[in-house]
Amino acid sequence: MSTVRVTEMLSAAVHEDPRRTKSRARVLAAAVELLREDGLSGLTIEAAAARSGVAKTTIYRQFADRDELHLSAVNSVGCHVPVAYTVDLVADIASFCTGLNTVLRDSDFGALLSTAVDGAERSESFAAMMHDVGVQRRQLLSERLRGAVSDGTLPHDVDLEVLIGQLVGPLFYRRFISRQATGPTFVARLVSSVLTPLVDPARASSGSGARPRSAR
Amino acid sequence: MSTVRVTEMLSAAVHEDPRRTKSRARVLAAAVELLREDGLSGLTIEAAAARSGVAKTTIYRQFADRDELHLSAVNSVGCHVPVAYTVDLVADIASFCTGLNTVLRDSDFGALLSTAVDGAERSESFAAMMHDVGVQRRQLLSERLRGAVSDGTLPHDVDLEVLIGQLVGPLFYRRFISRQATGPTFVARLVSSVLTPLVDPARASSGSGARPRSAR
DNA sequence: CAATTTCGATACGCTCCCGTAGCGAAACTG
DNA sequence: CAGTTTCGCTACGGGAGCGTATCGAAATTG
Repeated sequence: MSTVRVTEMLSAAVHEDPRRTKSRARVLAAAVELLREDGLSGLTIEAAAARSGVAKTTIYRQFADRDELHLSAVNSVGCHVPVAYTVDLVADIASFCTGLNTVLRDSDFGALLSTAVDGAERSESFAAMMHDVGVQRRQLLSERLRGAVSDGTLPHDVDLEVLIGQLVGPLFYRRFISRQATGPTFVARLVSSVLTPLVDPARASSGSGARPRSAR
Repeated sequence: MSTVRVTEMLSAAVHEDPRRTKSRARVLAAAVELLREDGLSGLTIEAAAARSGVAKTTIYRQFADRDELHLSAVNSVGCHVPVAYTVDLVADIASFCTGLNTVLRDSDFGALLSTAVDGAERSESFAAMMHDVGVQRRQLLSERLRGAVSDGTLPHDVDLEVLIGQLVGPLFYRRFISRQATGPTFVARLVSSVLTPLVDPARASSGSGARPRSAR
């Protein structure tokens, strides 16, 4: 459905004037930089013009207002976290969570997401985009987990929406809300805590060392 | 440690001039309204003055700049989610999560939190406050869970930080990041999924109906 | 009641940013 | 190569908001 919008913005229209494409790319790059450095309040049309070297007039030719530029900028930063397919489900998921965690803390995606949270609260377009990007971002993970259900690694009646929430929710929560650290230890314990009872019910019985004592 | 700041702002100093107290309260109330309605960009000193009826000059007498007003406004909205202490741990936690979920979606706290996420990214004070408020907010839940560990309801080696993350993380995530619904069904399944393997390991073995099929 | 504190109101200069207009130059298209 | 499109540049009027200064009125304190 509204995934069309995303595609539409990433790949230019069929045979667009290269000058148009190039100036847009430069403006978006500058917008991302500005958002990284000074947050939402740092993104102004004039600042983007100065930073990108593209004339203010030209920017207005492609973006209606600041919100649209903001939306496009957030949309332009990708979030690609690979998902491995080995025989070890827990290791694959742990790898994914580690990758996601890194992206949230070190990449443009993580930096711009905080500015989008604010925007989504009062803009229908933003809210829709947040939702779409989320769906897209979780797709690989979702497929991996569905595969695990198919081959019997996970119980057939597991709720994937809940499961995914348990895996990625805490990472986002600690990054943006509670602002707590999430080192490798935390990620490992999280994944283990979520998946161990599912993949090997026997281990959920007592203190087996698979569920350690405390995380930092 | 820095919890001092919170207390300091909520309760007025010893024998403060009542005029000062009253005007501050009115300004903060107006600031909360403005943040609710128009987000961070809606909060300006002049708008707060107009809305509250307090003169702009007076506002500057108590708040250094807009950021400080924003910080105080966010700080002024409480987030009190009660935690029950019955013999049924799962029910108690489910009740808490339901309450938290409601607060996130309907209260001032939920509305202002999104503006704070943005601010915390570039302000040390904001980041510290977010952390402190989080600690304070999770305290009751943490105590309840510690009690459950003490009386043997939960295994002694459970990682409370991870556990709490699994419980509240998904609620925040779906509210602010992925913008997905979290109805009563989702909350119930989440709590069940997290706690069932811990409180009653036997039930984690197969499809017992305690881990339903899909959530909306 | 007298001294102190805080208040409201007004006015001000200043900066930043908006969004539009007009132009000739440069780049692209067919 | 001729026509079209996009560009960069400059300039402009206007609004919003900042942060400060001043000053008389009102409330509080002791």
